[in-house]
Amino acid sequence: MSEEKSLNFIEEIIEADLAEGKYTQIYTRFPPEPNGYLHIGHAKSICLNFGLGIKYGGKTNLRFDDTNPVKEDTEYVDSIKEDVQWLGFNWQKEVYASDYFEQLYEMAVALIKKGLAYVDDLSAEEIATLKGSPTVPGMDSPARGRSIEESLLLFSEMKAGKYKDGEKVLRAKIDMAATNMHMRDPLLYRIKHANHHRTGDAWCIYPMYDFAHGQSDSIENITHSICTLEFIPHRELYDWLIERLEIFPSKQYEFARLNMTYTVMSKRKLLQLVSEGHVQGWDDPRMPTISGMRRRGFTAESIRTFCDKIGVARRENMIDFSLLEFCLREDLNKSALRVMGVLEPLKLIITNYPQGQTEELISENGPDDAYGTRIVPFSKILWVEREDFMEVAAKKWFRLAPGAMVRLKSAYIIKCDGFTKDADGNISEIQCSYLPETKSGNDISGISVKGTIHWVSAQHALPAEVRLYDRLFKVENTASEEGDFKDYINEDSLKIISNAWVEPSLLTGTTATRYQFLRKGYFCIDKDSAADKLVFNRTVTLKEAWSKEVKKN
RNA sequence: UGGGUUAUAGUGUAAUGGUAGCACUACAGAUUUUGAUUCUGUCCGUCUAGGUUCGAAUCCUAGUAACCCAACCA
Repeated sequence: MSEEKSLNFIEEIIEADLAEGKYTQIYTRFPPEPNGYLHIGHAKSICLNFGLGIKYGGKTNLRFDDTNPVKEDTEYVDSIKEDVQWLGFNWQKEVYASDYFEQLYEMAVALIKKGLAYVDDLSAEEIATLKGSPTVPGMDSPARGRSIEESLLLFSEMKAGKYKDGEKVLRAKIDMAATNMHMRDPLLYRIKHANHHRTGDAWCIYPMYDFAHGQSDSIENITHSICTLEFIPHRELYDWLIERLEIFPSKQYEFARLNMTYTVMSKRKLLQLVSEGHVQGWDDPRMPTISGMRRRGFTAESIRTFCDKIGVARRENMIDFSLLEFCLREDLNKSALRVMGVLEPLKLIITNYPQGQTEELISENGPDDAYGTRIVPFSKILWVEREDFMEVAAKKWFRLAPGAMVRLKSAYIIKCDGFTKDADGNISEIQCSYLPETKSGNDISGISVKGTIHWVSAQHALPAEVRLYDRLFKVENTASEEGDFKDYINEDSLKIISNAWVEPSLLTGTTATRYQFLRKGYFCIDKDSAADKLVFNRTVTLKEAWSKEVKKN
C-alpha cells in the first residue's frame, strides 16, 4: 500500500550523510533578513528547512540575518515569527546574526593575524574599478601589502569609531584574478554609524553577509545550510572562510527559488506595490505574502501541501497559480462550512406561499454527516442570485427562466411563472410558485429537476460586504514582458460588493472560520468585519463548468 | 565575449544503463438537492546532432538555449 515518494536531491544528500555517519543528527536553519514580510517563496524554504528537521529527527533554528542595520526592523522580526508559527513550525532556537557580533569580530581578528585579511582605505568606486570584470583580472589595492600589525590596529580603530562610513573596510586576502568575482578580496566588514534594531549603537562596524552567514551556521552547528541558487558563487568563499577559521564545517546546498504565474516574488517589487499604493498593505489579500494569503483565507495546510507538491530541484521554474488553487480547494473542501450567501441579489416572490409564514429548514453544514446540520429560515420573499435567472433560457441552461423549474437548496422545487422589469428595463423581481410536496428530505413528488440554486430569506438575511479578488497581474510572467512590471498590474484585481445578503448563521463566525458559500466559492471573514457590518473575502472560487460552457458558445 | 548552474508533456516533478511514471492544467463521460465534490477516461514529453552499448532521459563528444556572478545588500 505504501507508495514511497522519491527523495529530492537534498534528502538524498542527507540520507547519504546519515548513512555514512558523517552526522548523527542534522541541523538546519531558516535565515531571513528582517527587512520585509515573508512570501510564498519563503514558505517553500521554511517548509524545506523545518520539514527536513522533522523528517530526519533533527533541529531547525529560526535565525535573523540582521547584519545591515539600515534596512532592518523589529516590525519585520515580529511578522516573520508570526508567519513561521502560523505555517505550523516550531524552531529549536530563535537566534540573530547580531548575537554573534563579538565572536564575528574575534574571527576577523584571527583572520588578520593569519595574514588572510587586511584593512583597505579605498573608496567603494576605487575598489569596484580595481576588481576588474569577469573577463578582466582585478588588480591589487595599495593596502594589500599592509602589515598584520597595521591592519590589526586599523581594524580596532574602525571598531572604536575613529572613521566615518566608507573610509575603511576589512577585506579577505584571496585572489584578485579569481574567475569567481566573489573571491577577488571580498569585503568582510564595513563601517555604518547606524542604530541597529537589537544592538543599538554598540557597534559601528558590521559584517557583510559572507562574513556572517557561514560563520553563524558554524556557530550553531548547522549541518545543511540550504539557500537559493543565486548564492552558488558564494559557496567557494563560504568554504574558504570556514576552512581558514578552522570552525565547524557547515555545508551549503542550493535549490531553485519559487516563481509563480501572475504574481511577483521579489521583496523589492512587493515593497513597491505597497509603498506606491497599488495594494493596501503587506497583508492585502492579493499579495503573495504569507500575511496576505492568511487574510485572504488560505489555510496553512494548503500552503504546506503546495510546497510539498512543487518539489525541490535546481532548475528555474514557474509554477502555475492553478496548482496553489488546487491545493487550497482540496483542503477547504474538506473543512469549510457550507452556507448560503447571495452576492448579486434578485428578489424572488413565492406567490403561493403564505404571507408572514416562516419555516425552519434543515441544511447540512459540510461534506459529510460529521459536520451536522443547521437551521435556515425560509419565507415568502427570497433573494436569489441575479445570474441564476435568464429571461430567455440558453441551451443547456438549467436554472431559472420563465416556465422552468429548479430546486431551492434544502427547500422546495419552484416554478418560475413570471418576472417584472423596472423603468430602465432591468429585471427587478421574479414570481414563482412552490410545490409543497417537494420539501427537502420529504419529497414525495417524484419530480426531479436539473438545477439547484442557493437563496436567502429576505426577512432574515444579514447584509454583507463581499470582496472578490482576482490575480494581481494580467500576464503570467511580468519578467518576460517589455517594460516595467507595474505596466501589467491587473486594475480589476479587487471587486467590492456592498449589497450582498447572507444567511443568519454567519453572524457567529471568526476570522479563522472557513466557509463555502454554496456555488459561489470559499470565503472567510475579513479583519475589517464587525457584527453590524459583516465583511467577507472570497478566498477562491469553486471550479466552474458553466462559465466554460458560456465561453464555448 | 570569462566563470558558474540548468535543460524530461502546457506547468511542476520522478525514473541513478533495462517498460518514460505521478500531480496540476486542458478535454470527454458517469454520479450529484452545490454545473462543486467524487469516479472513469483522453490528449500531450526526454533541447539538438553525432557516438558508446544487446539496450541511453541516464554515459561520451560537439552544439544550442535559459538563468546567475563585477552592491561598503542579503
